[in-house]
Formats: sequence, C-alpha cells, structure tokens
Amino acid sequence: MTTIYDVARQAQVSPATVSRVLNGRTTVDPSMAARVQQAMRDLDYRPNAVARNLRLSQTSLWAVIISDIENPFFTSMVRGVEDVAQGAGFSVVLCNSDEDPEKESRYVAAALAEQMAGVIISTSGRPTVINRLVEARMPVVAIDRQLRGVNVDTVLVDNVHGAELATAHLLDGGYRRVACVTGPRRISTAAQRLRGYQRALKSRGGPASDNLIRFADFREEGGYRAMASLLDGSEPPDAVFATNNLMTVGAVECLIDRGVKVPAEFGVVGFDDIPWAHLVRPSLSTVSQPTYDLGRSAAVLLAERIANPARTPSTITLRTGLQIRESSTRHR
Amino acid sequence: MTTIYDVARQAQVSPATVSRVLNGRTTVDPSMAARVQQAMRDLDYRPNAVARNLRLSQTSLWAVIISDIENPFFTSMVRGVEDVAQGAGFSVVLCNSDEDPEKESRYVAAALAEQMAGVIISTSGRPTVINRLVEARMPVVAIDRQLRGVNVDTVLVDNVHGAELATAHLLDGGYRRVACVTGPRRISTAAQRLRGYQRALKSRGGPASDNLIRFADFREEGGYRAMASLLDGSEPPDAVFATNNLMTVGAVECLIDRGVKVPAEFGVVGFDDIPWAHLVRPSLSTVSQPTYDLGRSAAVLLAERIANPARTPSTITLRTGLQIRESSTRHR
DNA sequence: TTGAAAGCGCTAACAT
DNA sequence: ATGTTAGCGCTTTCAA
Repeated sequence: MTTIYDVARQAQVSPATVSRVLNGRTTVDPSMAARVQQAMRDLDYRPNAVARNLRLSQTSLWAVIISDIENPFFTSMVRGVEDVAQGAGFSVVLCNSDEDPEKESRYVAAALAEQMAGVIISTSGRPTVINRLVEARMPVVAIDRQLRGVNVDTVLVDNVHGAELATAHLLDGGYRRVACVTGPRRISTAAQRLRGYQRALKSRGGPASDNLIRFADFREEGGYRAMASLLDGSEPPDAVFATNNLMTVGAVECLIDRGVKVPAEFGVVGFDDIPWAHLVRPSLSTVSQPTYDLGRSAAVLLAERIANPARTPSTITLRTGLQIRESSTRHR
Repeated sequence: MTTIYDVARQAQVSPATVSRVLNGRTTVDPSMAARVQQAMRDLDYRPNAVARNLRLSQTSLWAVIISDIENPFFTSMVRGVEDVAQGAGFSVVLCNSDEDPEKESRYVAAALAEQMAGVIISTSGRPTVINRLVEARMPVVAIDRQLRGVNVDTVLVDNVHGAELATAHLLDGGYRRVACVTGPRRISTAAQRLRGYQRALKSRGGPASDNLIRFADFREEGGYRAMASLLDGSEPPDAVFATNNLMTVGAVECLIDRGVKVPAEFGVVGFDDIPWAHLVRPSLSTVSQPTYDLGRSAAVLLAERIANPARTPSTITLRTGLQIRESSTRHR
C-alpha cells in the first residue's frame, strides 16, 4: 500500500505537506503542490480513510437504518437522503434491520464502532438502541417513526390527520363498519394512525369496537392474515383502513381470494402509495406521503447537527394527503 | 472514549491481555479474563473498530453496490446477501449507484478507502471501476451483470435462454411483429437478452428488423418512451419483449394510455417479476429470476474468496423460467 | 501465560 | 511556507 510517506519521498517533501495538499490546504506553495500531485499520480496513491478516521475520529459515511428494504416507501426516502448527502460531501450506506431489533442493534453497533459521521434511523421500536447512539453523541435523526423519551431531531408526517382523513372518507362514502389493520403497537406510526382512525369514528359516530382492529406486522402477509381474521369475525366489516402500503396489498389480496367485490361490497384505503398503483385493479385509494422530502428533510437536519452538535433538536412534520382512487368509491 | 488502556488499568492487567480477551484468545487465565470482562462492563467499554481496522487493514463490512435501489429486483437480491453475510459474521451496507458510473465510482472508492472486507457489485458498466477493485486486491463478486475482460467471481442468470423463451412464446402465440425494448448496450444483461430475442426470431423466421429494437435505460419512463416510439414507427409491432421489470411497467402504461388492448391486440412479456404482479391487470407474463438465490450465491462466493484469496474465480449461472400470465395469451 | 513496545497511515500542534 | 513529531486505539511480536 502506498502511503503519504512514499509520496513525500517521491516528491521530495515532508509527509505533512502531502497531507496538506491532500486536504486542500491553501498554505502550500503551488509548485510544490504540483510536485506532490504528480507523485500521487505516479505512485497511484490512494488515501487510507481508516487511518484518517482514526486520527479525526470520524468518517464521511452516513448510515441510514431502515426497517424494510423491500418496502418502496423506505427506498424512495433513501433517495432523498442521498441527494442531500452527496451535496454535503457524505456517502450514504443503507442498513436493513428487517423490523428485527436484534439486527437493528447490530447495525447501530457497527455505525458506532466504525465511527460513522451520522445516523438516520427508522427504528424498529426498541428505545435502548437509540439511547446507545445518543449517549455516544452520535449525530442522529429519527425518520418516519418517533422515539419516545429521547430528544433527537425527528422528521415525521401528520399520521393522525392522514388516518382521520382516510377513515372519514370511508364513512362518508357510506361504508358502515370500517375496520383498521395497523402495525406493531410499539411503533409510533402504527399507534398514531390507529388514533386517527379512532378519532374519525368518534367524530362521525361510527361503531368503535376492538373487534374491528387488528395489529399486524406492516408486511403483506400480515395484512392478508389480519383481513382474513376480520372477515371471519362475528360481525365482519364492510371497509378497511390499512396503515401501510404492504398491508394494504395483503388485505386486497385476501379480499380477492374471498371473492369480495372492491369497492362495490367493500371499501379499502391504505397509507402510503405503492409503485405502479395505477396498474392495479381496482386502483388503490391511499394517504400519500412525501417520501422523497421526508428523506431530504432528515438529511438536512443531520447535516446541520453534524455542523453544530449543540443545536436544540427539532421536529419537522410533513403533510399527508388523501388520494381517492377506485378502491373506496362505491358509486362511480 | 474508553480505550483498552482504561480497561487494563481498571482490571490491573496489560493492554495486551485486554486485547486477547477481546478477541477470545484462549491463552488467557480464566480468572484474569473474568476481571477484564468485569472492567469492560464497569466502564461501558466499546471497541473502536476504526483502530482495529487500521491495525488489521480490514473491516467486517461488505459493500453491496447496486444500480437502482428502487428496483425490487435488487432489493430482493440484497436479502439473499444479508442472510449469508450475517452467518459469516459480516455486516452488509448497501450503496445505490443509480446507474450513474460517477456515483458508482465514488462508492467503489469509499469501499476501498474504508478497507471494507469485500464488494458485491452490479455494475453500471464502466470496466475501469472494477479494475480499481481488482488491482487493489479487494475481494469482489460481480452479480447479475457480467464484467468484460476482468476475471472475477460472477453470479448470473441464463439471460439468452430466458429471452429466447419469452420471444418464442410470443411468436408461438400468434403475434407477428415482436419488438424488443432493452437496456443500455454497455450492460451485459441488456446485450444478452437482446441476443436471446434475436436468436428466437431467427429460429422461427420472425421479422428481424432494427426498427423493432429500442435501447432504453432500464427504467419505467425509458420503457414508456421506447414503447411510444415503437408505436409511432412506420410499421408498429404487435407485441413487445421488455428486458427488465421497470421497463415492462412503463411499456404497459404507454399501451394503456394509447388505448391498445393487451393481450387482445398486443402481447407483452417482461424480464423479472414485479411485486404484486397478481394485482396488476392484465397480469404480466415474465421471465422470472431466482433473485434471492442470486444474492445468496454471490455472498457464498465472496465469503469463500475472502477466506481463500488465491482461489480461481468461478461463474455461477442460475436458471430463469417463463411465467405465462395474461399479458401474452391472446385467446384465453 | 503475561507484558512492553512498535507500528498500522494519517493529521495537527509546534517549531523553524 | 514547510518540516518534525506525537499520538489516534488497537494487535502482535518478542522477551520474560
């Protein structure tokens, strides 16, 4: 491996000068700088980031820890992060926790051990994991999912509002028994969207019964099973609000398998879009989220925190909007 | 930051002993080891991976560099990589090159600079990038896309065969003028799938004309535009074989927008599945690939290469299969 | 079995 | 403006 010492010898300067050139310090004589550049090229020198990291105790890498890499919601978010990161001189590495606190914990440990410059995390819900980051003074931004009892920069959407909108839309459309399939209780989005659902029921005098609520896992199969369980209940619903995109797909699959007609007999609204939603029949009504901006905003907060670690943490809440399509409109 | 020196002092041993305990060396007295463990706990010691990396000149991180993080094909592949990596004691970080050789190059540089343990790459097509990896003796596996002139471990699918199958199926179904929308020429999968298409045309005596071929970008919009251009040609096709999932979606969107009836008037077969394909109307016939196994196989190769850098590189070719659904069957 | 000490490649005081 | 040098935290050779 070629080191700055090799370059220094070749260019007849000191290692310090090489380092200065490497870091674009202006305090170096142009002719000397040129000699160093040439030597680097001649020797095909590549800086060793690990040594640099050790010296500076920090990297130019951001870790983005998400809970499901196969969910287009997260991958779209990542694009937003990347674009900002590139601009600020950071590279983004993605870590997939797979909704598994164990894996999440491993990636957090890796981010800490590798001294990454910052972490953007959509947590699987165990607060201790984040605490490790905060205690180690790692710059961290919570995205999509809120952290209880930890005061960190956060980017969210107005989950309660969006869920309320979706549920109200179903009730207003003439569906009577609107069910809700939500995610794990420990995850803030699952809880908040459930709350929005309940709020809409209360304000419209809909039947609020625990029999109409299912807690699933934010995945397709979980949505399918929850839907099946609702249909098999004693008083089955005639509409469902599913609190994420994958579970919505699962629910619709179940309805198709059972031969239930959507939207004629049964209304469906989901949370967050899916790609090629327009090709799906019936096309799905959803609460749409600004996924890309979610990523962008988180990245901006992270960059600011790295630049100024003492800043008071702030929370950005982005708006959601109801996209009405076929699956929730009985009379076309 | 707590270091092994702090732990050593606390446990009344030498730093060397702490290091030995840390690495599970058996040559250390049990009672001493216990004392060290206790001290680590007391001080909440966390090993500094960067220092360790510098000393050993390698990490326990694998970089997986893919060309489109929003393409479910790649994310599914990553799951396969992850499962093997975990088992072998590595963590996987994902890098999204976005089909941009520039970004790809940046991530390759990062993987090199950070001295990652290995790289799995689905290249955007510039051979110099991979050469940098090979020259630096970085363990590397090419996945999905082949590298010309570089002898590295590779995992592919039988692209020519799959494409031939798809095209033949359309011709056999009575479609006459079968077009092909493929990806950038420099990418091996685009070239090979085109070759399979041409081979099928030749063997069945179909009309092989450059007017029926379009080179797009493996993205949805590219597929849309290519389809539009085909339809606007002087002798428009009555069927299309699109060489990846996203372009297939784009092509279908275009057909819908133009009011072309699929499959009655126009046949469509794609390469690689899309999620919730069963919800899409018409459901799409595709050449399916074992995405998860692709990832698994690449990971196994990488682990072997790391363990034994001198091994001769091998190429694994996995099978594809034709999934016939609605979009290519005229008479149901 | 344990400890002392060198050194991985780099940056930044500090000295010149 | 440039050079000398200490040291980031760890592993490992060598000596005891």
